[in-house]
Amino acid sequence: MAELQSLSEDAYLALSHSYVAAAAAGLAYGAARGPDVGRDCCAPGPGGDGPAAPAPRAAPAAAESSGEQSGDEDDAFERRRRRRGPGPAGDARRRPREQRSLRLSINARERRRMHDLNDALDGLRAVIPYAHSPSVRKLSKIATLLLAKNYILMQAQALDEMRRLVAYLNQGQGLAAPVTTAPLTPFGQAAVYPFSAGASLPCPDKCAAFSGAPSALCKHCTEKP
DNA sequence: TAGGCCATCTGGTCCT
DNA sequence: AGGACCAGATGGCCTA
Repeated sequence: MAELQSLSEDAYLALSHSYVAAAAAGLAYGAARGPDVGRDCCAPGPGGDGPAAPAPRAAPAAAESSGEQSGDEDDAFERRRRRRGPGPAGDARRRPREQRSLRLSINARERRRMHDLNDALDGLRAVIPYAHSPSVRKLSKIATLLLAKNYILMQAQALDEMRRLVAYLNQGQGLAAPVTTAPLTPFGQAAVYPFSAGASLPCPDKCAAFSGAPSALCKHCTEKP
């Protein structure tokens, strides 16, 4: 059991360290972009259906269709419409101005939704133990989710081991074990911990074994095939 | 220069 | 009808 525990920790640490190592090599990325580049400048105002200012990174695209109602952007909007061909029947029913206004409103809502999603991801990054540092590139979205999943599984495993230890100690004192003997099954899942499966496998297989996504993080692994 | 990551736009679908 | 959610497309920035 202790072996399993150490394997799980190793796997988790390997995952986070390999990512950090990769990130440290390219710290300019995080430094240049920052965690929230483009957020303040393009967030719509309160109650804002109004068009957002163009974000620095996606300036051309954002300016093209979500920016102010300049003539250039209207032209861009029309170009985009022409490129996509005739719209659905719903488009034909609306007047162009009204249609454009509705589109901008929908775009702003979607932007807000994605910002909320990113805020939640930032919150998740904040509680995942990995090297939080201004000089280290922040975790990608997929890495954040996979790391969080593995961290949860690792914690569940640690808790399970702790319960077994308590039960063992209680037995030693002649007490009935107050702990359930059922294996811990977080969120109703089977008590299968992915860390052990790939402990002796080469990198791609090991990454696949404990991440469930063979290609998502393997590129960050130090054991390149 | 290719590939990774990201933000944004957009149309479709489902729900209230 | 309007909002939330989703997935595809597009284009920019960055790194190896």
